[in-house]
Formats: sequence, C-alpha cells, structure tokens
Amino acid sequence: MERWGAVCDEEKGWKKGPWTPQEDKLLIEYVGSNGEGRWSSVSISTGLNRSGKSCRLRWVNYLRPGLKKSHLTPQEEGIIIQLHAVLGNKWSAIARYLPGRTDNEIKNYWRTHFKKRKPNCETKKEKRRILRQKLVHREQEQTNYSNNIHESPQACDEINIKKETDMGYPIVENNQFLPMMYQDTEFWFDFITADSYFWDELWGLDDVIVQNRGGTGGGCCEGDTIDYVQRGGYMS
DNA sequence: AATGGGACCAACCGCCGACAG
DNA sequence: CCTGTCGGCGGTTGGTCCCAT
Repeated sequence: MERWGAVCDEEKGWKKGPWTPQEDKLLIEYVGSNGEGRWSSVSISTGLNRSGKSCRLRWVNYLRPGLKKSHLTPQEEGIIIQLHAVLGNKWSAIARYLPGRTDNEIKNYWRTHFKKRKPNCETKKEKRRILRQKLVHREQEQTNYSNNIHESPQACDEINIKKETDMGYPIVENNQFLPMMYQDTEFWFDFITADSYFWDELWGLDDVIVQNRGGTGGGCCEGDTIDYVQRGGYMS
C-alpha cells in the first residue's frame, strides 16, 4: 500500500491515499453543516489536508448517506446490463437508476464482469442466429405476457430517455418515471428479461455504440449477456 | 502449504464543461 | 471574449481477499 500511503503531493501538499476514520469524521461534519458542494473549501474549513476532488470522491462513493454496502442483486445487475446497452459507458447516468449505488461501483462491476470479454465475431453471429430462431419459437408463448407489459414489441425498442426530472430521474417515452419501475425491481427485471426482442435490439444498439466509440467501449458479448440473464443473473 | 488468477474495491488521474470574474 | 477555477465524469491503477489448483 505504498502507492498512496501517506504520500503528500509535493506541489500542493495534499495528502493522498486511503482515508482515515478521523478524516471521514471531519468530512461528514463539514457536509453536515455546509451541505454538498464547495469542496475546495473543505480543507480550509476543516483543516483536512485533502484536495476538493478527493473530498468529493470520498463523500460520493463512500460516505454519502443511503449508499448500499451490499453486493449488487441479480435484478440490479440486469438493470445495469440493459442500461449499458442503451447508454454505453455513462456510469453516472446508469447510477441514477440504481438508488444507493455509485457510478464507481457500477463501473467496477461492469469492468470486472464484462470488459475483459472480447466477443468473437463468428461466435457472436452464430449465437444471434440461434437466438433469433429460439425467439420466433417462443414468441407465441410470450405474446400474452408481453401484451400485459406493453402494447407492441417495438414499444420497448422505442424507450427513449428524453430528459431528466427535477429529481434527476430520467423520463421515458410514455412519461412514466423509471424510479417507479425500479422501486419494484422484480417487475423491472421481468420486464427486461421477458422481452427477447428488446434484448436483441439492444444488442444491436450496443454494437453501434461500441463501433461509434472506436471499439473502446465496454461492450460485452451478447451471447454471454443472454446466458447471464437466463441464468437469473448469476455468473457461471 | 504455496501460488496463481479472478473478483472486488478504493482512490487517483486527466479531461471537459460550466461559470464567474 | 478570455482565462482561471471548480465540479463532474470516465478511465485506470494497484491492493486485498478468496478460491481453485
């Protein structure tokens, strides 16, 4: 742990490295009395020898009230996968859909589970072909269920995050607030896993996103994704 | 028991946009 | 309009833990 350990930035004198409980206490007290923001003032007000950036990061990722310390649930993982297909590496945007989760946490999760997977093009195509066949077969069975969720398969394709509310939550096409959906994550999970057309289209979108980003994005193998979801969100 | 690798996590870095002076 | 500062974001790094071999 010598990378940051008690090392001071030579130019500005900011301490780096892991935070101590005393430093956390000072930061919590500062935010409690001054609110979030004005991070550059933290060192002046509290005597904390940390940069504003470091203070903000510590607060947002670790100290902020309401943060979930538990592991991501399969439902949350499913939401992340699906939102990543729509939003790409917009971790902060994805995090807004998952109360109590930070962009850093989601980013770490994605990187750990999917970033390393370089999709093989041939395998990818083959899996898509097989998947399409399966979907045609399953379509009849799912029609009734899907109709209860949305009016047409295209409805899901057209989920369009137009803007955000004052609460910072996105609004989707039909003016429903997504938080209402993720308040019931079981519903949300069923929603996104039940509609195979939706997934198929999202993967196509993901391909586009990856291509547009010059291949530097965190695209995952679609086959792995569907396998993952069909396992109920557990890695094999 | 030793070790190698993957998962997880905390934290830093660099870049960018907004905004005030 | 220009410039400096600040906050936010995505990318990256490296330590720790756990498990399989």
